[in-house]
Formats: sequence, C-alpha cells, structure tokens
Amino acid sequence: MGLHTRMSEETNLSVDVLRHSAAHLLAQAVLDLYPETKTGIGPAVETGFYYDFLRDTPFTPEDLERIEARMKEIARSNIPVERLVLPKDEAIRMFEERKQPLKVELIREKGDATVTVYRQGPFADFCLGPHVASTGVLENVKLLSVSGAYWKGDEHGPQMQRIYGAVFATRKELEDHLRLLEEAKKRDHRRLGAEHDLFSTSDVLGAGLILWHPKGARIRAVIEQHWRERHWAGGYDILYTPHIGRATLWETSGHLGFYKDSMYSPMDIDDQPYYLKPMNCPFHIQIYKSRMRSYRDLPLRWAELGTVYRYERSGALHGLLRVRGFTQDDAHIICTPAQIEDEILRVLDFSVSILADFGFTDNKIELSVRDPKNLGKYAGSDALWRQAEASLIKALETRGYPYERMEGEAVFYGPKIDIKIKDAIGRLWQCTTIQFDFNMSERFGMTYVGEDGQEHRPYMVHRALLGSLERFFGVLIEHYNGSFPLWLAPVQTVILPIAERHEAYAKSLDDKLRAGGLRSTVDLSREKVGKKIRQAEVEKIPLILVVGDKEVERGSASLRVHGQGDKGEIAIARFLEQALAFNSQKSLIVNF
RNA sequence: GCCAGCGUAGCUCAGCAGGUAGAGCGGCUGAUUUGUAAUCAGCGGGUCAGGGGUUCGAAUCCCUUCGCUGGCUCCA
Repeated sequence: MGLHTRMSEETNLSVDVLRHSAAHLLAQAVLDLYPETKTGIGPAVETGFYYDFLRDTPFTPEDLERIEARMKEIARSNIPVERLVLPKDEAIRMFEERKQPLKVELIREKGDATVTVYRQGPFADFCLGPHVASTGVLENVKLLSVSGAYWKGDEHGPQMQRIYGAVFATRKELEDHLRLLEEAKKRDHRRLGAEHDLFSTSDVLGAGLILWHPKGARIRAVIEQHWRERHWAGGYDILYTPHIGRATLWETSGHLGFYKDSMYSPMDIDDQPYYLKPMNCPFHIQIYKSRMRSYRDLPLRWAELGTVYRYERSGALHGLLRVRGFTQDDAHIICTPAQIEDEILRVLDFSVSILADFGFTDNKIELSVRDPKNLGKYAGSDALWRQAEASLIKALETRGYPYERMEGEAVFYGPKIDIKIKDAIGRLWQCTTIQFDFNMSERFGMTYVGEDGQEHRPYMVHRALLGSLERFFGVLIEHYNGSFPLWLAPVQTVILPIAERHEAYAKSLDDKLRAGGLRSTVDLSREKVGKKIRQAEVEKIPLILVVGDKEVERGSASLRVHGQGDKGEIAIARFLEQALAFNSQKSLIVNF
C-alpha cells in the first residue's frame, strides 16, 4: 500500500477531505482543552494533516494523548459540520470575538467579499473546504508528533507549534499506515548502517561528517567502479581537482557573493585566503581555460567524484541524507548551441539508465523554469533561457517521460531537470539534477573558437547523477532494506564449515571464489551450523555455502540463498560461473 | 539557527520519590566438533555525552557546551 492513496479503500471519502477535516477536529480539541490557544493554519498534507498553534507553553507528548482522546470523543459524538458563507467584515468580527487574531489576519489577506467558514459545534474555522458532513467519520485518527514551525514560514516571525497526525476512514487503514511507519523506521539507513557496520558519525569528529566503515566503503568502491566504467563508455572524461582554492577563484565564480553562507571560513596560506570547495565547477572551468578550445573539441563531458564541503545548519543534518561533507558525482558538459539538444537527450538517457542499474526505475521528473512574474532576477539572456528550456522539454518529450513543470523553481543561473527516484516503499528522493549555467560561463569568460574564427560562448550544463554518494548510499540502504543485491553486497558469499576438519577445504574454496572475483569470507567460529546460518542470514549475505564431509569428499558445496532457503548441493565450478554471471549482469535477484 | 524531545556498557534498554549503576544481545575464555535461523558455562566491560552549579551526597535537580531525533527553512 502506498502513502498517497487518493480515495479511502473502503469508503467513498476523499482522503484529502478526511485529512483536512481531521485538522479541524484537532483544532477543536485543542481549543476545548486549551482555550487561550491561537490557531494558525491546518491543511491536509501528503501523509496526513497538521495544524499550527500559537501558545505560551509547548505541547508535551502527554498533551498529545489528551488531545487525541478528546478528538475521538468529539468524533464519536458525531457533530454535524456546517458551511457558512459570510460577508468578509462579518467573518472578521466573528474571529475577533473568538480572539483568533491569526485567523483575522488570514481573512483580511485572503478573503474575498464573502468568505466561507466551517463550523462544528463551538468550533469555527475560516476555510474553503470541502469537509466531511459530520465528525463521526473521523474516529480513526492518530496524533504523531509536535514540532516547531514558523508563522507563514518566516523564520523571523513567531514560532508556532505544529501537531502532525494521520487519519483514515477505517481502523484497518489506520493500522496499516502505522505499520508502514514502523516499517520505514526499521529500514532507516541510520539504524541499518550501524547494524551492518556500514558507516558512522562521531561526536569527536563533528556533526554531518561521515566515516565509511570497511563494508560501506566496499559498496562505495563498487558504485564508483561501475560509475567510472559507465562514464568512460558514455563518452565522459574523468577529472580530479583539489579540495581548496584561493579566494580569487570564488570571487570570480561569484560564490563569495551568493553562496558565502554555505561556505566555511577561509584558511590562511602564505597570507592568501583559501576556501574549502562547496562546488567543483570553478575547478573544471580552470581546466577548460588552461588552453584555447576549438568548436572541434566540443562537446566536452567532464566528470569528477568531487568531495565538497557546505555549511548546513545543525538542525538540517540527517544521517547520510544531509551532511556537511559529501562527494558529488559531478559532471560538466560544455558544448556549442548546435549540440545542446543532443547533449541534453544524451545526459537524460545516461542518467535514467544508470539509475536503473541500481534498481531505480520508477522516477519522478521535474522541470524547473523561470518565474514568469520575475524575469529580471535571472542570469543569462532571454534567448539563452528559451533555447535551454526548449532543449530540456524536447529531450523529455522525445522519450515520452511525464514531468512536472515547476514555475519559478529554476535557480537564478539556469533552468534544470531534477529526477527523484522512488524507493521500495514509495518515498521519493532527489538524486539527479541537470542544470544549465549561464552565470559561470559568463563570469569566467569561457569561450571557444568557432568555424568562423570568432570567439563564442559555449553552453555549460552541470549534472549530478547519483547526486552525492552519501545520499545515494543512504537511499540504497533504505531501498534494499540492507539486503543488497549480489553485485553491491559488501560480502557476497560466506562459507560455513560444519566442523573444524572442514576448515581447510572452506579456506581453499574461499581462495578460489576470491580469485574468481567474488567478495567471499569464511565463518571460522566454532559454532553449530544453525548459528552460523542465522548469523549469515541476519547479515543479509546473498549466498551461503555450507561445507561438511559430503561436500569435501565431492568437491562441492551446499548452497543457501538469502531469503530463499536451502538450494541443495552445487558443483563449485557451476556455482562460481553462475554467481559471476549474476554479478556482472547486476541481477537484482539470483536464481540458481 | 529556531521550537520540542533525547544522550546510562559496542548495541537495545531498565534504573520511574536525589543515597557512589543493572539486564539481554554482542565481546573474551573454556567445554562442546556440530548438517540449514541462536550449544552450555564462566569472565571482563560504564569519569551515566563534556564542563559548571545546588546538595552532606547527583545518572537523577539547575545552567552551559557538544551530539542525536522530529519538524520549520534550505538542499546533493
């Protein structure tokens, strides 16, 4: 079951209406229990609903229980919900009397000549609706968390308390949803990362900085190796650039102007200020500018696994998904205007194809373009933007990919395509971004000599495909729930000798598998096979080989596949051949 | 950064009225030589995140720093 069911499975109620009405129910319960509270807004959101409250004392988890209990009481008493249409001034008076200044503010801002107000019992709210007919259908409700939120999203405005909740038409749907939340918690990459010894962070080191443990590093090495092979095959060249650069570079690039808040303080080297890099582009541009470029040299496709450092506010940090130091799988495509359409299509195909290698085939694509009401704030000419946007759209349409057009979501230096990948339990994660950059090429004065012997400005496109290796790794862990497919698994095979006398055979088998190209290991603990198997299953090792008297004698092994159980005896040569085939084909499931 | 919650052994957690720390798993040692998801026994292991304060006495109360969590904002 997904998180975004539009209609309730067993009733004919719209999930959004249910959620929005539950938000009203929440506000009613809060005002019942804490009458001095000022109410803000309370919409339905993707996973449920929330309501923002302004109150001197914060809500505690115990308060939430009380509020939820009160909500259920009100729901059970099945109060009718009425829709009123009032003249604006009358509505304002109504909420002034109710001592709800935030509502008055909202009505003043948003209300037309007449406004709609929904009322249930003593509670009333300024709201467009629609709503359920009465509160009886809102009984299957659960409050989930409290957090801070700013009035109208302005961090200098008053800080409110936001209560989140979930509601469903039936008890079963609510329980299923809560189970899904539990499931998401269980496959949290931070938890799995510790359990499987993949990565850690350290208080001593500092927040938002990732330590890749041997097993995590193996996976990363496999990802990087695959990434390099695909890039070379895909017409890219690979670069390496330093981690720091002189202030001059960042002044020219404009980062010290528009990105300084995300950069760390400079360090002093021979009386010159140097900065840790927050982006790789200025370095790639220096390589571009190291000599004259002819139109015959273009397109250039330059990729780098470039580690960048960005200041993130402490509250924004989150496991591997939001960190302060990360490695982007960055690339810059530098080409002529005539090449741009082909290059965009090519990078789009390339991105989709590599995401698919990792098992992500269900993507959401967003096209971010200028805000038509504010065309002045963008770098680059109108003509450039038009051609860039057209090339992005053409690529998407050529492939028939559905996409969402996001007006005003473009960065100031160019339009972009973002690809969000959907994981095993339906959540979306931002990975790929393909962005035009009209700013950098201008600032650094990038040129090439055209057929006409004149200097021209090339197009430059930034591209991060997996996004950052840290984030991508986090998403992979959650997507596969720690059970990595064979080709990515840090340990691909484990050999379990039944007794001590089988250890020599187990070790020689291990050598053979390693020599053949598998990441293999032997469990030499003096435990019973049952224990060793359990251990291997818990560690989610894809292939388990049990060897005892029978196997030693016949030069074979007993195969057990993770999640599939005992597969019986197999000849070593056949096992190795098939395992290597699954490995090189990057099969998501193995079938011996 | 802001609001709220949290930080006890490697991990999960108990210690809920202030009286100098406890379990399970893991680890180590020994016995067992084992056939498809946990063999038995013994042992070690904690400046209770760091610092400061209140108190005769602090894991427990207060302040502060660091880190983590859920959000707000932002983003690869």
